[in-house]
Amino acid sequence: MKKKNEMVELAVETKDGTFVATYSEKGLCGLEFPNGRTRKGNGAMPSAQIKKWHGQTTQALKGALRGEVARALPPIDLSAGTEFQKSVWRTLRTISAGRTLSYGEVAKKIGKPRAVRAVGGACGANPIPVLVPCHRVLAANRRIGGFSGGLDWKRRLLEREGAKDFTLALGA
DNA sequence: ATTTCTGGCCTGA
DNA sequence: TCAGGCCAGAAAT
Repeated sequence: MKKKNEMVELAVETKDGTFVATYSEKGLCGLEFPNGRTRKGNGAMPSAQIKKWHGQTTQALKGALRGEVARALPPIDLSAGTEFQKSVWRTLRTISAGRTLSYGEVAKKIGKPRAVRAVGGACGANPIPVLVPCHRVLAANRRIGGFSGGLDWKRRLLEREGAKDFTLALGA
């Protein structure tokens, strides 16, 4: 932990539930899937800057849940991760909607073809699911692999994006 | 085809 | 240092 930056949490209402976006002074730095507990917006007063970002996040998230490509994204603050993780996350952001890569391919793209498992770890540590498309990374052979936020989410997101080239490796 | 085990690499404790 | 993870590939069933 570095310093106690003024993190601001704001709710994002969607048809799929209430997400919680977290902002630092650099931009969006976290996003949580709906998990029942409706944590209300803390007392902190969001600056005009953050409100603007939140508007973009809200629009982008809703669009993503419908399988659309976001037009505008707020700046994303990935400074919380290690260099390795940041390089992985950067790579994830280059994957366009509806397309998928395998953990092995991501590993190769960042110059560490053997670090496939570490890539998995970085994906799991991704603070901003959906907008940083960790769900577009599949295991080899197009199997769906795992997902911290719940496999159902990963599957749903991929289906809505129209990514048909993956296997539900869970019985099918 | 599916299960098991081994290799390899990054984290957090 | 050590265990473990959203894996991959080979070997064994």
